[in-house]
Amino acid sequence: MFVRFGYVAMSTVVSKASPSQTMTATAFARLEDRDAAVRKLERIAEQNLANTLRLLKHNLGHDIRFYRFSSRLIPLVGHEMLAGWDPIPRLAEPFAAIGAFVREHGMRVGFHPDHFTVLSTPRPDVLAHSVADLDRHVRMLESMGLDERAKLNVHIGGAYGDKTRTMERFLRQFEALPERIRNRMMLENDDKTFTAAETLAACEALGVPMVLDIHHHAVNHGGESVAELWPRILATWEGQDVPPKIHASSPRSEQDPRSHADYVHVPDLVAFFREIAEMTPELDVMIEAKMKDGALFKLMEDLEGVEGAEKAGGASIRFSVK
DNA sequence: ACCTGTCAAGTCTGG
DNA sequence: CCAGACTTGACAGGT
Repeated sequence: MFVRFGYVAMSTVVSKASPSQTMTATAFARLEDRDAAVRKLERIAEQNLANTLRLLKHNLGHDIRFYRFSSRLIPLVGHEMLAGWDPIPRLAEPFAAIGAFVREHGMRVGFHPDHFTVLSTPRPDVLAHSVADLDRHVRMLESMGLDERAKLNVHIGGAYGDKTRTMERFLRQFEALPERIRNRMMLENDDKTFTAAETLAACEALGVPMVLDIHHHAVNHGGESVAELWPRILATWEGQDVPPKIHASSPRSEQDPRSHADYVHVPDLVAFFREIAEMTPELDVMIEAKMKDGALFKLMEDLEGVEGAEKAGGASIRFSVK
């Protein structure tokens, strides 16, 4: 099994390279010259995109070819105060530069819209905001010139006291998404509400790939093991031009098992690899640790000497079970 | 330079 | 029914 590792949005290694700089809504509202205030937002967005490209170059330098973009590249976009503002065409050049770099170096990228994007919601206003947010994310990928291998990952959402009815509503609302959005969607099990088995059922019903989060599964499951779900999870990736991907993180502590630790606990990850390696030719693993790329680098060190793991580049390994 | 409190969002819980 | 917790990285304002 060939395993490629990636990380999320920001670097703890490269300083002054945040791709998520912002302005608070109150600070925006305080500015008297609205045009100047909007231009300031666009300048912040340009810096975020410039930092994103810097991080991609940093990634290339370390042979990291799997990366999740920040979902806060454009400050305050979608806020009521900025209705009618369409910054994506104005940022066409930096978006295109990012896309060109990604294509040139064969990188895998995507977004994970914030958990305020909720397709299971019963509230029409929340649904409309959510669909608009997904649309903006897809437009950014389109502006980068990236095809449908670049995807969005979301959770199913809240349960609202009735999982069965909520799931029906989720499926209905998901199916109403425009095709260009639906074709880029992936669904991920969450740590409180919809388990891996439930999320998998939704993925199968919708024909959407499933992102398994092994930490979420550990703290929220219905007794199923990952090993028994994995063949079906793999099947949701058939016909996609990208390998299956998972999220990996470790609990902060026994008292606080849901929070993400600074680094990834290697034995748990390796135990998972052992269970799935023989049926999985390729796997992309998104590291979700507080130390971001710093945790990825430490993981690569910690994997040295692990039985079955053989380094295959700066941020990838070949893993086999004896 | 550093520290503490605040900010955004939607959902859920406690009162 | 409403206030607060949850989560996250960064702003904002103080020293």
